[in-house]
Amino acid sequence: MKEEISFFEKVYKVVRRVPYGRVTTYGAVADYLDLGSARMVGWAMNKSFGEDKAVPAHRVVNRKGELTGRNHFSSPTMMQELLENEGIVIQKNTVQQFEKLFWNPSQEL
DNA sequence: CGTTTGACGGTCC
DNA sequence: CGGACCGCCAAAC
Repeated sequence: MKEEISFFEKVYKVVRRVPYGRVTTYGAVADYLDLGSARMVGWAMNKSFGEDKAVPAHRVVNRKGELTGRNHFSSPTMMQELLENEGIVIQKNTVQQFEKLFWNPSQEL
């Protein structure tokens, strides 16, 4: 069998490795996979909804720790509640203690 | 096959 | 602080 691994499939793999209660950024994943563009990660996440395997897209935020992708979820508040459910504090659409919860694939993987 | 799009990032003002 | 602009690159149209 030939598995044509697209760039976003690699993204899924990394994002699924994000530990519970932790978050990562588009830029970090893009840099780890050497995509060269953080936009590719966001695009991959968009497609992730059509994948059989669930991708914790809610654990991926932009470099400021803002929940920029919340608008693409079932509900704009879905992403925040999912993160809060993992013990992450969200305020003004931003992850509090973001630097502390930041999971860097290049560093921890 | 050219153009547009995008859940980003950085810089500039 | 926020709006404007550019770069980045693959997918969608």
